[in-house]
Amino acid sequence: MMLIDIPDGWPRDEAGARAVQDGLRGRVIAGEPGPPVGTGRVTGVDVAYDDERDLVAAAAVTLDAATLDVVARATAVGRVAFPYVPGLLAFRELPAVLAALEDLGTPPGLVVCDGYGLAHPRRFGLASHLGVLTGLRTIGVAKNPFVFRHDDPGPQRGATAPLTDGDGEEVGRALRTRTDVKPVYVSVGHRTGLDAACAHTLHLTPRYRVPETTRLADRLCRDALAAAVRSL
DNA sequence: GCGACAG
DNA sequence: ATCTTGTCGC
Repeated sequence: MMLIDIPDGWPRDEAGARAVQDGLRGRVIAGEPGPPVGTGRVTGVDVAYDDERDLVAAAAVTLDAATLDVVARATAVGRVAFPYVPGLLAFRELPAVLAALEDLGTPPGLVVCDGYGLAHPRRFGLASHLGVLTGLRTIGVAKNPFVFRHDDPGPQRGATAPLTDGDGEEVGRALRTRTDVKPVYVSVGHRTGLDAACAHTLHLTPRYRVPETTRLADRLCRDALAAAVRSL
């Protein structure tokens, strides 16, 4: 099996990683409306780990946004490129994700990431990082609030509450995707706006809390990791 | 200095 | 993320 390489110049310590974030964050474009919900394509990306064997597997799954049918999928397996450090998740996940996206062989459309975009201590979470590196439209949909706070959005599907930073600025939104279920945490990655990011997220959650894109990518990268371990 | 902290 | 049994509910 072919293991992907860690990119040249990839940071090897926390200081180097933060310097990369500070150098790239100015390139984020927020506020573009982007294509209407339910048109074009949406791609989910996710990553699974086997730290014991130093392996990482990423998956990218592209859906027709109107039908949510799978139209393309790809995986990539490599060595873990960075330890997990809160605020530096992108350096752990992106090398494998980039390889999986390239292997799709077809334009991804809006990329839905498992994590944050602008809702990040330095306004440069993994969704924004991926967007800047690829030029793709990206959003972040996280399952936990990370360092941010929010009021109760209310129990109904579609209800929202601002995710705010220390200065009261809205960096993302807690979005209830299923009635009476814990919300997800949506933020802009690149070349999109927060309203559009939430609208797309709702469209991708007709049945479960987490977007279909993320669920499919999660299953696929777990399978890819298991297959990689099996072939050792 | 200590605790919290996406995946 | 990942380690893990049973259990409650649709």
